[in-house]
Amino acid sequence: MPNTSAPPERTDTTRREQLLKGALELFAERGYAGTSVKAIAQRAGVSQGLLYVHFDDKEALLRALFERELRDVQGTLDANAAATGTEAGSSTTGLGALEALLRAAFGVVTGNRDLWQLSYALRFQPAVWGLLEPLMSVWTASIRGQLEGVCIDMKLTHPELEARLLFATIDGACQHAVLESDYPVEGVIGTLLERYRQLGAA
Amino acid sequence: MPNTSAPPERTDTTRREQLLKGALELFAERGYAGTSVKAIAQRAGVSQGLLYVHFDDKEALLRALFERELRDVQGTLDANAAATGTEAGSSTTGLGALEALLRAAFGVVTGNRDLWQLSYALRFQPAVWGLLEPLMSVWTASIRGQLEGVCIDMKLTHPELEARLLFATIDGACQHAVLESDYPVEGVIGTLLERYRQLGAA
Amino acid sequence: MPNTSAPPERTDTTRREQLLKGALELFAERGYAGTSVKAIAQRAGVSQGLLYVHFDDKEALLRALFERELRDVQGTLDANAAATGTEAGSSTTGLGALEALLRAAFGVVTGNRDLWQLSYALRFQPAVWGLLEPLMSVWTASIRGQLEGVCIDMKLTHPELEARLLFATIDGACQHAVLESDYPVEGVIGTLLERYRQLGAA
Amino acid sequence: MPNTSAPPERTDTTRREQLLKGALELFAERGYAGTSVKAIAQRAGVSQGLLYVHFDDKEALLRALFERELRDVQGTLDANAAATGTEAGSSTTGLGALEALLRAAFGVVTGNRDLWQLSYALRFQPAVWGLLEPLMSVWTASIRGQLEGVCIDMKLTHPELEARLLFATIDGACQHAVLESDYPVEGVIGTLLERYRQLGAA
DNA sequence: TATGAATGAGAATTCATTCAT
DNA sequence: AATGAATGAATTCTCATTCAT
Repeated sequence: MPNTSAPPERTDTTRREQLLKGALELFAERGYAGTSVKAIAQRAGVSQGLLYVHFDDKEALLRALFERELRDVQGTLDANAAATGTEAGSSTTGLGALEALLRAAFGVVTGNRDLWQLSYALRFQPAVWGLLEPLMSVWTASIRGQLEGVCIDMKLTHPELEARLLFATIDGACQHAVLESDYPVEGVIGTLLERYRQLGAA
Repeated sequence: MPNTSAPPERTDTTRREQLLKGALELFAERGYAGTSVKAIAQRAGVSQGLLYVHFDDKEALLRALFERELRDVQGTLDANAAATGTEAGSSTTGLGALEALLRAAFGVVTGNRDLWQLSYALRFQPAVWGLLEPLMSVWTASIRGQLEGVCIDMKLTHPELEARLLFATIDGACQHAVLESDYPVEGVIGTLLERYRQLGAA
Repeated sequence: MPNTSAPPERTDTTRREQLLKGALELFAERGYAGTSVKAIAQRAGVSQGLLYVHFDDKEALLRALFERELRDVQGTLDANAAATGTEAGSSTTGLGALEALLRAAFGVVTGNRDLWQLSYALRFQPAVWGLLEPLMSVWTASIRGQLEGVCIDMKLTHPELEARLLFATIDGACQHAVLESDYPVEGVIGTLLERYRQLGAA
Repeated sequence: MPNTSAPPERTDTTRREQLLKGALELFAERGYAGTSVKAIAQRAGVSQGLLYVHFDDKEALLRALFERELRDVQGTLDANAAATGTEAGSSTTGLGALEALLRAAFGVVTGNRDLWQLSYALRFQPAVWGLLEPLMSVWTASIRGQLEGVCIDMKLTHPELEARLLFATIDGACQHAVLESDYPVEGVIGTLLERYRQLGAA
């Protein structure tokens, strides 16, 4: 008679995941400092003690959240960079690269709203941001770099200022997309691209 | 046996103001939840108890901060709205209105960096934002309204989307200006206006 | 032209009285320790500081409350004692004295419900009762004394136990009269007297 | 860095019990509001934080005290009611039931002096009594009910008033027994019963 | 007399963390 | 891996009291 009962169902990773999930929800809702370890454990449905089995402390939990996300994101970005070829000898036009970048950014951000909401909040708190900045600067720098490439590619007069302007737009729009769940992402992308297409045409 | 040690030593700025000042600095630095009432009192150089003589609680202190700022800001915005005449029959071109709005926004935001930094952080924390949202929505709505006016004025095809795009740009750029103390505000304004000027010309 | 305006209206005593009144209400409601000086001042509609002009401290306020009441009560009791003549050579029968005593007790207690409510609560708190006990023991002793007189007068077998029993009844009934605003005082008095009248008759 | 000093040292009585015990002693001594959570923890020899592991807050501690007592008491009362049969067809005379009730009441009250002392104090503080009243009214109502039964059984003219009178006597005497440690309980019971025995005889 | 700003101590409660089991 | 009891420090807020005006 074979074993018909379900496998022991390893909760190993599950527990850790539950904790990360609960923590993220709460951090997004109340901020990092505003969230107690007790609340996280409760939301995850486990004991407080268990949290310290899986993470060194509250900060480690926060870092883990971002590390996990950035591992995923880096893949996306690399793929994007490769596909659109922002490096020299790219076959895509600047506009195409811009479009790809926009879609990547919105995709990343709306793909994990809570985390990016948290990130946007933390960005303005120097005391905590120090922890995360090293991780995040990679992603930020990558975007900035790609944007400058696009601007140069489009032969704009002040590529540095143009890149800043584009970055502000993307940053702002991504935030609005996080805050407003039915933000017209496509419409905004279209309008922005149209603006720069006219520019090339003129 | 209280009050036996401290000499009177009348400071010209009122205690209330000292508390508001200290609170703002700390909130900006460590966030609202991350700042203790004790720290605020210490920074202001007064006893913890005094805080509760002047404010009902920590939340009231936070609200007072924003009420004070918005009282000032509302004046600026009204003046701007009136001057540029976003209403029908305005004598200023859409572009002029846009320029005025940009300058007003950057002016307000860089005029009280700490507060706006705090506001940007709090915006992403629903739990706390609920306290401030009623106050802030006035200011946000005013800007959005003016932007739509500008877009209509410029006869853009999708004024609603265009306004969103502009709002994202301004929002993002203001944040960058708060974070980066030597942000090239003028350069960015110039570049943005140039972009829309070409548009009219085309 | 004579002075037609109202006289300056000395608030001297009034303020003190307001404070005593407010304090009594609150003490009765929340207990002595559970009532803050701030709450008393607020209820009286004056500043906290003023309280310390009229009273040394919170304890003094409590004492003043009882001193005032006991001054009035002592008069009542003395009058009663004199009238019914519980001293040797009294012309009133024991039963008459008992009736007078009952009426006096209920009268005193229902005449200042809040204070007696407070007193009943404090009686069971050794820590605070120490303050009041000296004042109150006079009144208690007087009643006990009169009761023993009555019992001796009625030639009961164990006057000491009988007096205790009567005291328990009166004490309990007075408390119930304080707690229950429409307590049938007259009915209870009547029933009690009837009980002892039958005793004499038997 | 918590928990580095205290050795395990398993006490046979649970920590929860220690806390209840300490709290009761202090509440009786200084009143509910007059007792600090710190003092309770100290008396129980545990940290302040532990109190909140076992009880939601100070109020919950107070309630737990009375719940525990009333669970015990209810048994006693039920047994008494059953034994003396205050229901129709009882074999015990009204006087026997009264005696049983008296002994039960004194027994309960002197069996947990501190708690009943506290209860007597709290009864006169509406603000706190609200918490306990729901629990206590059961016990009070039961006694009142039994007393009315007794009075009806004895065919007294005004059973309602007679029951009130008896209740006042018992209530008062129980209080005196709590306050005065060598109160002549037996003597008072005897005297009271004698009073009502004569009544039946007359 | 009357106020209100001011204070230091103390109130209740929560916190992040540890550890024996 | 998982719990829950336990802690000491910290948190927000209240307290009774003082004092210059």
